[in-house]
Amino acid sequence: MFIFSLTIEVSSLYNLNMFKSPKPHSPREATRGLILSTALDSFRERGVDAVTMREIAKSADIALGAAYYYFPSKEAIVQAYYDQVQADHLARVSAQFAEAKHNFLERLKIAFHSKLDILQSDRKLLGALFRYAGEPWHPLSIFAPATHANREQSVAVFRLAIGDERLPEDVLTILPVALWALSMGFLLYYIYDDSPEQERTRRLTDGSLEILVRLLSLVKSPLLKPFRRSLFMLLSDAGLLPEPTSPAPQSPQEARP
Amino acid sequence: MFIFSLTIEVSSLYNLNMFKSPKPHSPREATRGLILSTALDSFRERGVDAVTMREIAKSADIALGAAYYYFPSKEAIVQAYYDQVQADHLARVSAQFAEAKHNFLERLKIAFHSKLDILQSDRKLLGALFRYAGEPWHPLSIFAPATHANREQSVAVFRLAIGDERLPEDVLTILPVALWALSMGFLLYYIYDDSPEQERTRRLTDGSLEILVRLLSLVKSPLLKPFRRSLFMLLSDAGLLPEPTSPAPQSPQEARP
DNA sequence: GTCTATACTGAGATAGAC
DNA sequence: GTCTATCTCAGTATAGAC
Repeated sequence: MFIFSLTIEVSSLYNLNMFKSPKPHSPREATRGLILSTALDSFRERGVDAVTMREIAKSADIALGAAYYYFPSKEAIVQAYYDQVQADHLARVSAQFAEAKHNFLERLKIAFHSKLDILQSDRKLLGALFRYAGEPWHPLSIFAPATHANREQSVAVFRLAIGDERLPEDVLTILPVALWALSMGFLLYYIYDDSPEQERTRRLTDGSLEILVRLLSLVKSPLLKPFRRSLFMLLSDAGLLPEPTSPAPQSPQEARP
Repeated sequence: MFIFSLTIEVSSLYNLNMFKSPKPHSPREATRGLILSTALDSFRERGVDAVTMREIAKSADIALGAAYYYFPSKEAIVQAYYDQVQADHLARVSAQFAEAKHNFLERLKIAFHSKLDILQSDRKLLGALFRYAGEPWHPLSIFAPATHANREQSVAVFRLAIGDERLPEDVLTILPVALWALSMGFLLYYIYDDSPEQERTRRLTDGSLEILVRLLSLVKSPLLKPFRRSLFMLLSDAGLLPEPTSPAPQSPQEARP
């Protein structure tokens, strides 16, 4: 329905740089970056809603029109911030994976915790991310087709963490998206977490991943097998899985809004 | 953290009428009701965002200020609608349970489907509900303390569906809130579901509940027991469970924002 | 194509008169 | 409780500089 084509696309055009800015040092990107960074400073200090576009323009020493020239709306600035976060996330995780060998659980923890690290002092900014989650037609909805590329970038990190872990085909199909969804849930919890340094979210993350890995090791047990089968049938019918039979990019569901 | 006191409160003051309007026939309630119903008509027709407060006031033949006298914001109207939905939900479910005896799975299906029934033609209105989910300080956040009573009302329906089903204590503790969370997930799916009559959401609901009930019947199996234990420790540490040791209403966590 | 300056529109929300 | 007038701010428009 709205997520199912993730696997198909990443397998065909897996490109870690596809979200980086095309020309980071052109004057265009400089102005854009200036607007973005000054806006983020204000957002962090006073929250997204309390900051007006006019203030952002003033702080960046440009005219209001210039700000709108680069960002069609204030929310678009937040979205740009999140694109940046995702690029950073992928970079950090790749770097850590290249540095040393890790087992599955460690890789998952790295993937989840590094995202929390990046967002640690920006929890105020995360609220805006979820704002349009329930509005399929909105260009900034985290589930909408419009943000598909974005979501794909986010899921790619979890694919990296799974690596070539030996798991049944059906599990491998759903796991990356499931991990993405899980991380979204943790982010929500993170926003509300007022424990010191958000240690509660850290513990919740670790504990959940430990249970998950233990569960995955049992996935072939005869007790769980029938559940696995029904669950995958269910998710497949719901359109939450990529089509396993036709791995071509032009799957018919792709056309739907 | 933000949900844990649900069980405590409902057990002490279980009152199905606590969300109904105090005086349904006073002139005050009449005006309020008029604003609400004309606003909802417009919302259904054109979506929440496309309808202005001025239009609502005009349709209800009152001044803009009067509309704001009854509802502090446009979102508050949506919230009032949702309160209405929840009262209706509870009423429908109670009625069906009183009418005939049902087994556990049937009761769960009634609880979930009747909510979908109520919202069938109002899926456009649901988006606004999730809008502030990521903003703890917002009065309309579905997770925030400010909407605690609201959430409690919603969870009460699932408590009713569980009834006196024989289940382990720890499962009974978490299940109502877990079902509420699950239903929220289904609502999100529902919003995006463009299948005819949203039959996909119906099938997803049925299938999930069937799997859930099967899983719950296995919950004491030696294979799952250790998972259950770690999971409940984890959720308890995360503050997602009511305090099992001190069932008094003045639990210390209640004081947090 | 990048940016400034200024003005305008529409809508959410509020103040204060009655 | 209700109304009118007003405020603020996001976003658009326009005309032009370079």
